[in-house]
Parts: sequence; C-alpha cells; structure tokens
Amino acid sequence: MELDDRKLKILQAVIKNYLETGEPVGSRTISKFTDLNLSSATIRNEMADLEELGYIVQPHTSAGRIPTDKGYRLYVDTMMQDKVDEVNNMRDVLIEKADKMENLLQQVAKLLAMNTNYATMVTTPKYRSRKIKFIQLTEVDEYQVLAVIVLEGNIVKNKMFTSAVALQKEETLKLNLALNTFLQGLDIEEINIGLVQKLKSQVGDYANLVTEILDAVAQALNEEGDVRVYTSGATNILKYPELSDMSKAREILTTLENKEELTQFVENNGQPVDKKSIQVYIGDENQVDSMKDCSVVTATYEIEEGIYGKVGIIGPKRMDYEKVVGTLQNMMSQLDDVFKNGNK
Amino acid sequence: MELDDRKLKILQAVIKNYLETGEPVGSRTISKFTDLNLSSATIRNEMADLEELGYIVQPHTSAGRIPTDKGYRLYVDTMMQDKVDEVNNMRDVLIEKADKMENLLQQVAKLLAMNTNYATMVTTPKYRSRKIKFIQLTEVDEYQVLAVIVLEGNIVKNKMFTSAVALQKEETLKLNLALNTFLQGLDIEEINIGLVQKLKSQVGDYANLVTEILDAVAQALNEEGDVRVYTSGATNILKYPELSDMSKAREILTTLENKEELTQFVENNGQPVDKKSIQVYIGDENQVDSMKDCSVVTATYEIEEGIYGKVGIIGPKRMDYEKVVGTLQNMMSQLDDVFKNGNK
DNA sequence: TATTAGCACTCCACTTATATGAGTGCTAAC
DNA sequence: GTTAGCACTCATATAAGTGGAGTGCTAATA
Repeated sequence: MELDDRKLKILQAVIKNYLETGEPVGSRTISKFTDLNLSSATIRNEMADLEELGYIVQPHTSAGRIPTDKGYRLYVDTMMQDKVDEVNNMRDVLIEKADKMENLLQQVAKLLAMNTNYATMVTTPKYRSRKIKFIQLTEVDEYQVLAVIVLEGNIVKNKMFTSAVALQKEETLKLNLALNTFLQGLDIEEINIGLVQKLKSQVGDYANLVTEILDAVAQALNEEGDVRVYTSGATNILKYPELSDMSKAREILTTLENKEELTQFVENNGQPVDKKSIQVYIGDENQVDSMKDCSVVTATYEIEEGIYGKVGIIGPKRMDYEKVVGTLQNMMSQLDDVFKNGNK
Repeated sequence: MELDDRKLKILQAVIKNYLETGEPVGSRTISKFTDLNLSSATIRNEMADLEELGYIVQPHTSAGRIPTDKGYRLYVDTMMQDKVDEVNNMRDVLIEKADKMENLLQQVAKLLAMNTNYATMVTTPKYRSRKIKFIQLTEVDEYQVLAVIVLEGNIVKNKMFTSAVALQKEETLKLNLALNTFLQGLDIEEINIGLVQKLKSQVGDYANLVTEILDAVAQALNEEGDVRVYTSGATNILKYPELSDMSKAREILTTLENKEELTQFVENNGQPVDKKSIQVYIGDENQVDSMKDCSVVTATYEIEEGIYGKVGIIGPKRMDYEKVVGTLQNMMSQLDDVFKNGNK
C-alpha cells in the first residue's frame, strides 16, 4: 500500500485537528473539514489504511484517530508549513537586560516560555578547554589577597585567599610574576606536577598559597568546560492535560528542576551536529526518560566558531510545531545578531 | 467555655493523627488512640466543644474532624514537642561544596529539601548599602580593559569594557588612581553628579569609559542590595494530594519558579524581626496568595551583625512541624558554625 | 453531674445498572 | 471507486442503590 496524495491530505487534516483540540479525530470531522468532498465512509476506509501504515491509532475501538510518533514525524518533516512568527524584536529586550551572558541566556529562556506557553531550556555554550590568559593578584588587606583569573575569550573568575603569613608587597608581586610566567597560555592538561613543583620552589613562603591558587585555577578552567542549563516556564507543562497527571508531571518537572539530564541535548541526542537547523525529538525519540511523552524542539546557537549551545522547547507531543519552530528560528537570528554585533 | 486540660489533650490527639494520615479523625479513633480512657461518646461531646471554639471542623456532616488554622496555630505555639533531628553534620557537606556563598546557599536549600520532602527556599543575605573598597583596572588587550570592583565585605565584581580609543598604559594607571581617589569608601548615595563631573575632567580622553565604569559600579552596589532567592525540591509539593490539584499546584510552583514573591519572607511578613527564633506561617497567615493553602516555616541566619537572610520550608498545612522545626534549628546552628569559623 | 450505651440519621465513597452518542467496520448498492 | 446504511463497540455520563464511618441526641448509669 502506498501513501498517495489523498492519504497525505487526510493525515495532515487529522494531525492539524488533533494539535488544536487534543481530542481524537473522527471521519465525519475530516469529511467536512477538508475540501476533498468525500463522504465519511470513504475517509474511514482511508483512515483504516493510515492506521495500518502506522501513522495514526485509535485510543480504543470506536474512538477517532490520533497521530502516532511516526505520524508526527512525517508531519514535522514534510507537511509542516512555515509560520511567520509575529513576535519580533526580542532583540531589544535581550540587549537591555544583557550585561552578562548568564543574564542573556536566562532572558532567552524566559522570553521563549512566555511566547510559546511551553517549558524552555537554554544551555550555556560548550567551550573546548580554555587557556589561561593571565592571573592578577591584588592585596586586599594584610592577610587577604584577591586573585583574578582571566581565561581566553575574556572569561573572568575571581577568588579571595587568606594567607597564613602576613603579605608583603614585593613578595606578592613576585608571586604574581611567577604565576604568569609559568601558567600563561596553558590549558588544564598542561599544568602538571613538575610545573607546580618548579613554581612552588620559586616563591618560598607562599607555597601553600600557590596550592590554593592553582586549585582555583583548575576549578575556573573546569567550570568553563561545564555546561549549565537555565530553564523557564516549567509550570507551563501543567497546562496540558495529557502531561499533567501527577506522576508524569512530577517526573518532567523534576527533570527540569535538576537540569543535569538536560545537558544531553547538547550532545544532539546522538545525531550529527547540524547547526542552523532545528531538531525535533518526538516522544520516544527523546533520550531523556521522563520526556518520552513530550516533544522537544531544539536549536543551536553559535557564539564563535565551534562554540555553541542549545535552546530547547519542551511541550506535549501535540505542540504547535509550526509556531515553535518559527519562534525558535526568529530567536536564533536575533541571537546571532547580538553575538555578531556585540551587546551594544 | 474553657479549654481545659482534657480538651487540649484531645485536640492534640486529633492534630497528631491528622498530620500522619491526612484523613479526618473520628471520635472512636481518639477514644482508642489516647490514654484518657473515655468512650467515643464523651470524646464526641468534647469535639463538638472544640469545634465551637474554632479549633477543628468537619469537612462535612458525618465526617471526622480536621484542624483549622487556629488549631494548628495552638499546636505549633504550645503543644509541639521538640524532636531531635537525626540528620547531623550537614556541616561537612556544606563546607565541601561551599567555595562561594552562592553555592553554599543553594546547597542548604537542596539539603533541606532532601531531608524534609518539602519545598525549600533560601534567600541571599540582605546587606545594607555597601561601600566601595577599591577598584582596579587591568588592560587585557589594546582596546579592552577589565575592571575589578571590590566592595566592603570583600564582595568582588568584574566587568570588561571596550574603549573607543587605544589604551595607553600610563593613562590607564592614571584613571585607576583617579577612580580610587574619588570613589574609595563611598556608597551608592554618595556618588553624585558633581563628583562624576570632577572625575571626568581629570581623565580627558577616557571620559566615556568613566561613564561606563561608573554604571558598572552603581550596578554592582545595587546588585548587592538585592535579595536573590534559591529554591529546591519544588516538585515535592506534588507529593501531597491536598496541594496537587492542578490549579493550586501550578500557582505554588509558579511562585517558587519566579521567586520574586518569596522575598516577602525576608520582611518577616510584617512581624518584628526576631532572629534565632523560628517563624511559622499557617495557611491564611501567609502574605503570599498562592500559599494560603500551605504552611511556611522560616528561620533567620545571620552572617554578621545585622546582615541576615531567610531559610524557608514550604509544605502542606499538615506538615510535620516538629521535624521541620528541628531540622531548621539544626541547620541554623551548622550555618552559624560555618560563618563563625570560616569555610575551612 | 459526668459518663456512657444505644440508636437514628447524614453523607461520602463506592458499586452497579442504564443510557447516550460518537465513531467504527462492513456490506450492498450506486 | 464511492457512498449510504446499519449493526456494533466502548468511553463517558447519569442515576440508583449499598455500606460504613461518624455524628448528635437521648436516656440510662455510676
């Protein structure tokens, strides 16, 4: 049996209708809904075929049909029409709030959640291993010293240290110099024990301060490798009856609250990375267990060559894919704009 | 009619039982449950009195009784026994994870949520206006300069600036000096336009850089005045049937997600600040609308004289007050310990 | 006078029966 | 190939009946 044009039209009608209502769709509805001018009986026959082909199912005998994951997949891949997204110029809002990357990404999550009524997530960009640009020590008072660690890409970290011995201006300067001489330009793998030993031998009294500082450096480098995730609108999940029975809802919300599992989406769920495109994971296609009843639409934003993060929208399988994809595309282009032209 | 000893005992029994089961409590249950050796009929008479006094109600005729807010209040104020909290040495976990205040507070929220099975919140401490300790500019490359702003209490903020004109080492040093001369020791109210003008006139070329830096300084000072809120275990709310009908649950979870409303608890809900004590807000006693079906138990932690934040536990009205209060007291003493003895 | 046994009554929660109707599959006619 | 027609299925809604937990009240008891 083949998927001829008429079957496609009927399938599309079923899915569209189901997306709107969330109720199983019957043959009579389709018969009137479309311009095919076919009786409900004919539609019934076609629908039986579509069911046999695996695109739709009946929740029970004598109910209408609802799309299967396979049906949604076909719809998303071939039948969806681009919808122009009316939500423009998020850019202005973005810039206004964005003094730091962190705030910007949070803002992105929030905007998307408000515009779509689904839950959203944004990951921080995944950097490859950073290198140390420079370190600067500043005496804060007699026993305290502030270390400012600047990484490539102008990531700044700072940490306060308390020294056991009273600090001396010239000694601190010497330590500062030594640190930079040894560490500048290195990434985390290049800082080995031999190097640390050599460094320590140069600074005498300050040896344990060096240990602490190196810990902080290592942590700074690691932190930047880690992907963090911001979410917003988690409670939107509860708006959709098919997701809001207690056990499912709790699983989903817990996943969103804990965030760790969401980093999976950065790995592109096993598929090849294809930035600029939008990925749709329908139901069981999701790696994350608690989301097997959801659809997740993700997009990739790129800050600079090879450094990218993910933006995702999480909703029921019958989410408004067209709107979501439209909104995401819009958001991506605005983000691109912000990254390319700087924040001002 | 008076609240005699026997009535008190019966009320206590009703509440205890209801806290455990969540089901209305009948007279027969009490008759057996307590050591009063009274028949159910007598209990019934007493319960009728207790209802008249407003401590308990029937959800419907021919059901058992459940406590009113007034009943819970009496219980919490006078009848609750301290329960020793078996969850010890959170301190170790705290310290291990706590390189920054932010992380520490998040960890506190998480630990409490895990130990109690309720939702939790922790606010950052509310500082009075901070003063500027010093500012340090560092050239990062030809056009970029990093400003590290250190506030009293060793709060460190940093921000990167891009200059329109190429930077010159000696000029930057001069600017650095000027900034510190003018701004050191000032708080946000003391930085006025006259001062800014004077400062600008001293640095010639760098005038607009100064504007940007001052913005950042203002923002840093403000940020520290703001109270942020961390939450954890929000989804625990869904474990309690009386809170988990969709509309209520959504309201509560949304409040927890948005966090703004939670800062109300820092104001001590209108009551006089009494640190070291624990506050219990039952049902309607809560200022926050969405929590009128919950109880909130808060405690105050103090970092240094007059600088304090709140820790709160949010659950159903029939929460295990004894355990919650015990856990909170324990946590507060551990926190005190950490703050007093430093992080190490 | 305080307590209790006993009883009628209420009302929720649960089960069972019944009806409704949306939707189907199949057959036979067009 | 399409359609009208019909018997059939099954989720949902409504009504009716049942059991039981719990009450309030009264009258008897200590």
